[in-house]
Amino acid sequence: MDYHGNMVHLAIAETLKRLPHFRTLSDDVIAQVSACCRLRSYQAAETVFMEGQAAKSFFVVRAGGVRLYRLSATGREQVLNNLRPGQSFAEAALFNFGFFPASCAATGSPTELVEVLGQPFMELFKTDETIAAAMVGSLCQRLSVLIERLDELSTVSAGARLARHLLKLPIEGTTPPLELKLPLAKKDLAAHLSITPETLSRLFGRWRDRGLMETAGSTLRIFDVNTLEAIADGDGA
Amino acid sequence: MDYHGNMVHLAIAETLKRLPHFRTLSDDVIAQVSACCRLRSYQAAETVFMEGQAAKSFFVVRAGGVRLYRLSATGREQVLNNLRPGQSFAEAALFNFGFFPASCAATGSPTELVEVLGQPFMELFKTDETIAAAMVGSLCQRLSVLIERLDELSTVSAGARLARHLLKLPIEGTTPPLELKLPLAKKDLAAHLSITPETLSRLFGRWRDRGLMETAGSTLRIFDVNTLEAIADGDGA
DNA sequence: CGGTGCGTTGACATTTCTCAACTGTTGTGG
DNA sequence: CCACAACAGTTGAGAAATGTCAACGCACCG
Repeated sequence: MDYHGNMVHLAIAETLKRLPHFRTLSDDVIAQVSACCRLRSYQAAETVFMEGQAAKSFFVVRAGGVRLYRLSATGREQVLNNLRPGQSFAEAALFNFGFFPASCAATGSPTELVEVLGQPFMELFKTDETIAAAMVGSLCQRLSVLIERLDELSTVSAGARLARHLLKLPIEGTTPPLELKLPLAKKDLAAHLSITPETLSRLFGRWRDRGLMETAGSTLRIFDVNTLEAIADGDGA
Repeated sequence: MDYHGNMVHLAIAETLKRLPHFRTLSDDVIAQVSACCRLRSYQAAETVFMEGQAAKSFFVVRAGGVRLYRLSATGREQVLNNLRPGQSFAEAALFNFGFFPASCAATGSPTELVEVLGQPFMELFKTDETIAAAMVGSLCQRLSVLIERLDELSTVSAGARLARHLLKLPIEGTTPPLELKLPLAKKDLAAHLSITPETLSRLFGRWRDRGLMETAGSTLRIFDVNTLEAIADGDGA
């Protein structure tokens, strides 16, 4: 393998190692997987694949982003998912369907994808059982997270969802002015919780007025954890 | 293997073959997997496992049902999921965590579970690559279904969700009195769509008044598919 | 300095839920 | 076979939660 190819595959390995599916694999195996991959570049709005095409690969977003969508009978575009760096997609197409069940276009420019070629990868998959175990493990985990979020979303109020989220965050300090830093911009946090930024802001405002906490930019100081936990359990609003 | 054991393993194979994870496997492989399993019976409310226990197996519901739940710090029980026959659970515990991240209790009586023993199963998993491929495929598929539902839930109105659901159902007839049968009781359909039975009833009522459809028990006759599609696309309410 | 985008706040609209009453059906025990 | 309980489904009235639209301050960046 020439010098250039080596660099490319190192870059690919770098991306793969960050992927939940492969995070637990040894460097050696990662290198083998990298050898099954190609690096591809797209401009914004460029098509990666179309619904119905034969699926011979799956993909990992390295930079930029992609949109998965389907065209309805009436020509309307229904967006299924927007993917960002570090996420993989179309595994199901490769392992299950044999064709892409949706279309895919780049959203950012430049968008760089790692294309994991199905044929050599499946060889490796059959040979090295650690890959299969790692993928099954990571898929199961994502699945349980999603299931939890799904019924949380339909069962639990916005306030309780926010409270639960906060209580999962890493906390600094042990005595009542507990301090924590939001890892996301508030608008992204809102999106994650499936609420509007306005509602998020109002929840914080309400809790601030009640003396429950204090907000300073992206750091919160929590005075009353017990009440917050009660809210997380759906008791108060 | 004695006659009785044989019967049991046939029954187990029966259950496994219906499982999405294993649906695509050959009878031969299914039989091998069955050999890794035991059949277990529980009474309603009986505990299957507790949060934190070492996970040496995963399970498939054969009859009855189970509830997965977690106990919050305050002792409140938070239900994560209710599982019915044909569903598997705790794969993640086995493949990922090594312990159960939630507790599990039977809800029906009698509840029969197939326990897939981790140790022999993992052996098989490493030996026979078709198992790994089948599991990855089925997990990916469930994942994409869930992702779709998740953002549908936060993006799309109750009416649109119902319309989408109806349009996915098998339809009888091709010319405008399109007829379809609801496979679930209306209250279960409502739960599936994360709405209340009342809202469901009102949606049907509204559409009936608009001349869009006709309801007779669990069969619907749809007169205007175009409008229904428009509603599914979020255009009208 | 002006622009752009996040966060906040207010007023208002809307969707959906909750509670309650009523109907119709089904299944059961007398 | 009937009466009655139990439950799914429907309908109405009102309340609550959340979204929408609009305005504004404020920080950051060219």
